[in-house]
Amino acid sequence: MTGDDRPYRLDDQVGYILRLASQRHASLFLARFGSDLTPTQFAAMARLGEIGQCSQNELGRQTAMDVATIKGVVDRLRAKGLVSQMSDPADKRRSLLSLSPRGAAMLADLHAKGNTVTEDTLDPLDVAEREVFLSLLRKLG
Amino acid sequence: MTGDDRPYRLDDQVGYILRLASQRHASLFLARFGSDLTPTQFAAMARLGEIGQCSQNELGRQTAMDVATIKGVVDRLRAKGLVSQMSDPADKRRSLLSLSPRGAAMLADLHAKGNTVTEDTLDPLDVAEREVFLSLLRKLG
DNA sequence: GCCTCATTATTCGTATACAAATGAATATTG
DNA sequence: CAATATTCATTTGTATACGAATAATGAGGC
Repeated sequence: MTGDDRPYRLDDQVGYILRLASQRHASLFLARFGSDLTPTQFAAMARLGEIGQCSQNELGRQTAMDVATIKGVVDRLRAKGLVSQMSDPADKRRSLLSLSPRGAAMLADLHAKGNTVTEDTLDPLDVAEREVFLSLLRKLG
Repeated sequence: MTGDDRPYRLDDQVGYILRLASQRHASLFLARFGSDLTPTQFAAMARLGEIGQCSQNELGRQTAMDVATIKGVVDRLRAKGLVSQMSDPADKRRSLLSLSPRGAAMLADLHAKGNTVTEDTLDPLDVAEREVFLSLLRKLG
């Protein structure tokens, strides 16, 4: 009797449902932000606004991005003129990143849109459920 | 008084926390499956085991993958000899996919490992919390 | 100072992920 | 049945995402 009679269902796997929720969020994000900024680029800018000037790898750590991933993200943000780079005089390895004036000027609008996307995403839940969900989700982060 | 005094926090955005949880899940998945199979490849195989023979686009829809994404996934599963393809005699556009004998033989083991990854991922939650979390997460999928 | 180790940024390779466009085949509709 | 619309699979381009490797630089121990 080593068999398991319960049918296996992909729909019950947390990884799969997480992917579905992430996809829906990405779709809602795109609807609000258009192709101006991706969720990842948004995260990098928001964090840079929070912590101020820092190195590229540090920004990657603060946004849970691999060194290879954050490089591409920063490259694209610099190409858009939203992030500025200067070399660190105290450490020749580092380049110090900061929001450009244009990037900083966009922050308030980004915050408003970001909050709207979070509300859109949580819309299927009532207020009490949102609290519970975010609390539990945070434990899995 | 149009300003918002509350500080904006990336850590409170559901999209960001979803990404963190997905990252942790991917890491746990990798620990169990090694580089044999990715979560996406696993999902495609599990679903193909559930619904049986179907077209490539149909498998994509059943696993929430874009036509371009499912193509790459199926290509790699075929290269590993886990999925077989034949042309549909009734519709020249379609190619019918099915698990290969080797792929089908792996299913039981995949199910066991898949369940373990789900348990690993939900480990920070107690049994009652898991029920609640999955129920709420499903509403966002 | 010198050796070792850690950190920074970059690069390469692989794998999702999706929008958009294409050609072939099928379905629908007037 | 002929014009239109839809579906299937493929391809291209862009953007994460991460493991692994590398060169340059910095830090610590002796």
